[in-house]
Amino acid sequence: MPELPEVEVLVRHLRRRLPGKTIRSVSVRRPRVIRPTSAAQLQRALRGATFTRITRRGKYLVFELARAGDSARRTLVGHLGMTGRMYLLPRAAPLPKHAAVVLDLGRRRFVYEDARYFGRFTLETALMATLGPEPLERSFSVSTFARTLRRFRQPIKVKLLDQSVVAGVGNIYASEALFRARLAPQRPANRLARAEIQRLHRAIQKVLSEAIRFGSTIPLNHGGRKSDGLFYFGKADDASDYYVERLRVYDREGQPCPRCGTPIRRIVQAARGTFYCPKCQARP
DNA sequence: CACCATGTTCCTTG
DNA sequence: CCAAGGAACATGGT
Repeated sequence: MPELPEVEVLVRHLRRRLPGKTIRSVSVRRPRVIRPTSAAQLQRALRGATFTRITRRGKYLVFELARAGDSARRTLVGHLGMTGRMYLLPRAAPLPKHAAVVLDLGRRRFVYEDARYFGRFTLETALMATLGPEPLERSFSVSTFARTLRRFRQPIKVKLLDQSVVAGVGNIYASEALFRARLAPQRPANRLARAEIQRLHRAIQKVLSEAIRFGSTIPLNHGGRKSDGLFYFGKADDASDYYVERLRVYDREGQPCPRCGTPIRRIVQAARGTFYCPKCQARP
């Protein structure tokens, strides 16, 4: 699920529920996800601490905590990897098979589960040091974007996945943004014209903000699932009813382009699937 | 069994 | 030092 929009919706969801809650104990079931923090360090830092502010940076969730009689403020950093989820559960509810870290909050538990354990739940804030600008903020200007893209001759699709170029765009929204901007994914990043970069800049903002709006308006408990604020789990998911017409090209190989009817094509770039319309997104 | 998957990082090569 | 490609990570779905 996890690109910027999904993380943003999750952050907004948790922001209404976590602040004010105090951590009674910490259970680390998969130490790999807290690296390089140790289980003892995490315990020491979090036990007795209360959630205050929750923010997002790229695809990272940033939890700030405070503790009475302790001036040190803690920052907990989360990342969902490919398959991570975070949600609150009643204390009595059974834990999911792949619960990686569980925080005891009293009546409820805050669960980070991750079937593949690619994600993170750690005190290591340096993970975010190399991130590029936030695409929905002013720091992401057309000129910044253009200056960055000049440095690379790799295909533009590949550079959109580079979190140091712009933070938060993943494989789905990279294809979606290029479709909206009508740019071929194979175009070398350093050969885009200024007008094309401008289109892409706008397309990225549009695609991400539309997805946030979409994720904010669909019901969260669809199909009897846990309320975790997430809204992408593949086309076979219960949420697919809400999904029609949302993504224009991603995972639509062979289906007609919504703009011109030409079959959508799938290619592989940097070992990831890319979807595009060969007519609307023709190379110059 | 084979292949694919929403992400990041590390290693190697040039 | 940088760019670029590929493997690795771990598991589940088709």
